[in-house]
Amino acid sequence: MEIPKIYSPSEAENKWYAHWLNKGFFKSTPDQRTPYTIVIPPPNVTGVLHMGHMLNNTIQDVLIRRARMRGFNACWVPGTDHASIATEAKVVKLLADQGIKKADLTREDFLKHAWDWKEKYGGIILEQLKKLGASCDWDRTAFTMDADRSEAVYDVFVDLYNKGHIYRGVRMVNWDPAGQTAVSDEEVIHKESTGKLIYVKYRIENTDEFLVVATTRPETIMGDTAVCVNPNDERYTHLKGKKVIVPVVNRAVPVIFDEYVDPAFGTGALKVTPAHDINDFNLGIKHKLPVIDALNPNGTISDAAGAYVGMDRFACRKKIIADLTEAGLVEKVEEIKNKVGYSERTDAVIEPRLSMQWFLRMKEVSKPALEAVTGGEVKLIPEKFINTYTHWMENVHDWCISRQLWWGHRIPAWYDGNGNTVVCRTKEEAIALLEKQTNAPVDAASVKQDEDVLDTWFSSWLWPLTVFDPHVIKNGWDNANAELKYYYPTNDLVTAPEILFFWVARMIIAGKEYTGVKPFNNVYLTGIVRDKLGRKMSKSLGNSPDPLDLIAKYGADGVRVGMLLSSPAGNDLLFDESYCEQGRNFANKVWNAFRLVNGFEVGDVPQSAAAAAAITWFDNRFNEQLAVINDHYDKYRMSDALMATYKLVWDDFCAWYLEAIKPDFVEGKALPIDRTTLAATNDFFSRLLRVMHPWMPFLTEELWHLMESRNENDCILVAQWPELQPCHAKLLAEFEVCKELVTMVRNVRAQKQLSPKEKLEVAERSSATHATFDAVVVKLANLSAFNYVSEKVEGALSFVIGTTEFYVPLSGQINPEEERKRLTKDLEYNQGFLKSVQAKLANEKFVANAKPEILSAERKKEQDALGKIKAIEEQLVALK
RNA sequence: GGGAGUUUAGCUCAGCUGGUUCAGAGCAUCUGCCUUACAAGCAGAGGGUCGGGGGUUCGAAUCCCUCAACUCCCA
Repeated sequence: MEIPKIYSPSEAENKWYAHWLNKGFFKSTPDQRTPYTIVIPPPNVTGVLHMGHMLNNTIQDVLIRRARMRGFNACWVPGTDHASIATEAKVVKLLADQGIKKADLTREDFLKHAWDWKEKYGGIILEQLKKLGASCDWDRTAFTMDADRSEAVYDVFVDLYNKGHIYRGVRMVNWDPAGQTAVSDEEVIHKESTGKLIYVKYRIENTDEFLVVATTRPETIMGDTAVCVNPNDERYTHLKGKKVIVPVVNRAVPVIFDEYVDPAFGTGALKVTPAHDINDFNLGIKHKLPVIDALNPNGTISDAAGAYVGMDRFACRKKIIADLTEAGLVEKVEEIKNKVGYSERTDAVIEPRLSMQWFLRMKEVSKPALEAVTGGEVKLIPEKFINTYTHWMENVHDWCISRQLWWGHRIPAWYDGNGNTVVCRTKEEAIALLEKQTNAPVDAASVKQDEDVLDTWFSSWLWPLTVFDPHVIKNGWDNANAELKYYYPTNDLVTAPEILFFWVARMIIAGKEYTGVKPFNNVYLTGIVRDKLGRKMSKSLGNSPDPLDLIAKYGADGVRVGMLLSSPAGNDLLFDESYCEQGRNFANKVWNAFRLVNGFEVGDVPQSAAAAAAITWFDNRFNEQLAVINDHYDKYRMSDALMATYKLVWDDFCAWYLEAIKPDFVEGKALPIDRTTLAATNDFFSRLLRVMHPWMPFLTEELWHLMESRNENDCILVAQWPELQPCHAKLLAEFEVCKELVTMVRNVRAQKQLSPKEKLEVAERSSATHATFDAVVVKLANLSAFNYVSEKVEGALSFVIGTTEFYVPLSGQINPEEERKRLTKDLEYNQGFLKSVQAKLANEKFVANAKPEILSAERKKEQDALGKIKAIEEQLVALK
């Protein structure tokens, strides 16, 4: 069978993924094995695969595949998130394109459209994940808004309400005028921007004097109910008890005094608009000011404002500046830099707004979650996030959980129209409860459910629980089903640090609240994928490659390797396509190594000494490196584990081992290989494929089956991770010398421009007669002879490894001047080194304070350096 | 304004409790090779004094102080 020189991945990818699915290899059910569980961070149901998902899910797949090979019952649960705002926005837009306005639809009709949309377009991302090889148990695919998951959400709301953790109240919220909903603090992105600071003149009542107030938001002037100055600000002490006239609306408002005001900012006088700023709101409460809401929910000026009614807030800002200027009420305008909040979902400028919302009191419920992390029960990787986490949890604010949307879990609260509220699952229960509460019959028609839905995170925080047991809230941990008892707590959670609070912290809270058990042992926080210039990848910048294009170009394995070559936990990944190229090249290297091994012709020939030695070495080397790789995995050093694997395969196996055992060519034909060496090589190759499999699932599966014909159930994906055997350090060190010697000889060839085909002779000046790897040296350095001599060899190139001298006789090839230079340089380096070591040893304090092993190491260094210097000096003498 | 973090070869990063020639890796670069597994390759080489300054110590990339630049979080 002719095997092409270049590996083409796409065919293998389709073939093996289908085969794995077909065989049910990704499926997991509880059994007697130890489970290893990961729940996917559910991507938005509207989402399409981007580089962040790519990184995140590759890491999860590597972890889950390795766990599977190590004999754990590996279970990776996939699913999607209903993403209230994002999905609703998408559906609204789609309907608008068809000429349908959301306002013209009933809630039921709208939801029907939304579900249609979800069925048709939702979850594309899960199909895309399959392209990268994700070995999720697809039968477990869950959705945060499917029936089971929804039940749990309602159970939690009712339960937390009954426990007194949930309340409803008027609060200043972050209002998204585009989405027309409240959003949580965490969903507000603050961006630096340049704004105008307008100095507006407020006339002091019954005088011709003015008080100048600086504001960046003149459109809220109509909502002003006071002007505030610092009581220690001497400029304004005369205003005690006075009133000023609010421009535009000509309303008289009091001048109040509060130390909150920074005298250094603007004019030291602050306009107080309790409805439109959180600080003003607090001032308003303190000074009992009235509240005038000058804005409508959609960001236009309200009737209450009494001017500019119906105008958009930003248009109004322009107009009001123009009008005030015309009226001579603007003293000056300054450019200033300030931070403006934007909605994460709609990118609209957030408006602080007073509204009636539902809140979850965080202080008490978050305590166990804080302790879980500070106490090390839940590990954050890297650890630096513990500080961030602690800081947030210690300053946690109540969570605004209501959203003014239709797509989501409708809040299970009911109102009777007379100011009575009950929280329960059904209308029937609500009526019963209301009757009990009011001690009077209740008219069913007047009982209305809350119109709002819950924040999306209010369902995803239950994810690790509800994907296994949707009824655990109702039934309690003691009565949890077998699945949850088996898989929970999950092992590793892989996610972005951006949602440490949105999601991770809240999952720990929910887990602790409802099971008393943490939801996961370890949280691996990935970095953000940025472009080469360090910019965040975004649609608007157009700097994000389509992962599927990359997979088509470099193969899924190539992209997986590329993504993980340089992505330490918690650090951002500056992505460049060249990494994928490196990944692809690696896949091709392995492919070709297979071609070589596969092409060996077997014969009844004796094993060469070089092959026998190389086998001994590589067996040890493999185990040495396997220990290193395992250790990297244990510490979640993914790129290090990958790099160690990469070097073991490319450098050790391909560059040294295979070259050492490769049969010689005689008269243009390869000699046959002996059975022992071939068997050993195949064993090594099989072990290496298994170690590579988590990174390169497709290539390794393809080669696994090309190596030998196997039963269709004998797949590498379910093969066993190689068992760690001890290795002999001394033998490995000896081989390092062998490598150095070979490199030196190759170096001689490069310098003297000798063909690699020309055989050379090497002599070692030592009392030994043989070393383990002599045959390997002869083979790899292409020597005609490797001799041991007791005297120095005249007319030969020489070099020193350790303290041993080596000679390469090269008649007529030696330039004494060049040699002298080279040796002198080497000598100087070693003399300098010796000097520093001797200085150290001459230092009494060093000898007195250093640990004994350090001291003896220094003494050995001294001896080695002396020996080496002696050898070089002799060589210099010989040159004369 | 408060808090956290980063700064090591051209690039991306390792370097654990200070001490094996500890200054490393991969990529890139340079030189020579189409050598019958692989030019998506092979062989060889060069390159940094560890952001600046100060300190502790027999000894600091590693600990402390300070300055600078950048990043993130919170207000």
